[in-house]
Amino acid sequence: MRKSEKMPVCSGGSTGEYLEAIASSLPSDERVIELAEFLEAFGDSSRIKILLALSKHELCTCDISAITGLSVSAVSHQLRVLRDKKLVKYRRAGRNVYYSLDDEHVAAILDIALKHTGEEREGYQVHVVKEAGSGRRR
Amino acid sequence: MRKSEKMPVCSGGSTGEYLEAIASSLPSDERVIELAEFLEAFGDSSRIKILLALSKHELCTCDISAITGLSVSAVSHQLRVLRDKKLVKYRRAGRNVYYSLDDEHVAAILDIALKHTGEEREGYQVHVVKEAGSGRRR
DNA sequence: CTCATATTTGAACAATTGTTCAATCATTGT
DNA sequence: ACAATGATTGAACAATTGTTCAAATATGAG
Repeated sequence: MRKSEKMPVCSGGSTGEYLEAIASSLPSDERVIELAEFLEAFGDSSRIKILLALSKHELCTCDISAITGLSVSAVSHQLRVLRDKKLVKYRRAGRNVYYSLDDEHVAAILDIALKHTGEEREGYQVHVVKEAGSGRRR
Repeated sequence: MRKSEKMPVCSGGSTGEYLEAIASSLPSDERVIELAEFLEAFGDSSRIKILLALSKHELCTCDISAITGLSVSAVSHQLRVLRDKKLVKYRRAGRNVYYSLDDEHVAAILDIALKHTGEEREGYQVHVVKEAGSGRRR
């Protein structure tokens, strides 16, 4: 099934108008891809470590390697990804290249993710399976 | 190079104490992995589309399929990822299963990402290669 | 220039990813 | 019970990922 004119819609779902409205409110495919590529860059332990370190202080490649315990080569490869996806910026100073977070958005996302994964630790949180609109989590 | 006791540190980098301080401020490996797995779930166009749609309204699997133009099976597979990584919650109502964003954090991250990729459109933004602290982007 | 240091790059590899298709499960209505 | 609808699952596949290793590049010092 691939983007046909009229999708078969389940009878139990929301009304067709509703769907139409939501569908047309979505950003363009290019925009969605751009979003996904930006956020994808956060999706790896090595890169998260690098970003968390950079959230504390500007650092050169080799310092990052020392801090994270990753090889210099691995760090450099990941920094290229982070540069390409616009998560970090850099400046050269002599032999060293210093990296820092691109802007406040990157730190903000790290913060939110830290918060999201931090709360609801332990406890057998089962993640809502309740009726109608009464659902109030936690 | 794999997590050895003392890392060789570049002479030009920050002082060793600084590095030590930053290194010990990083979350545990388990925590970092948890963070990465959560954020990784945002890193795909199909999942971004699903999340953006859910940010407007609670929706059942088949509605999401209609809105995004993805096959029901593809949507279901991705919803499982989003459920496992705690980005969405769900409730069953008769034959339908309705999904919604897990909490405000998920929408917040989408918003920030939208903002980050939205600004600095066009123009030949070269991403700062300036000296010292004088750098002011845009 | 040559040497040493810092960083980047490319090829190779195993591992993981997202989709499709077919089969299955779950729920409701008859 | 059966049929119909909505949703999930598993196997298969091409495509992409992150690491390592070796080689290359860039800068500064002698």
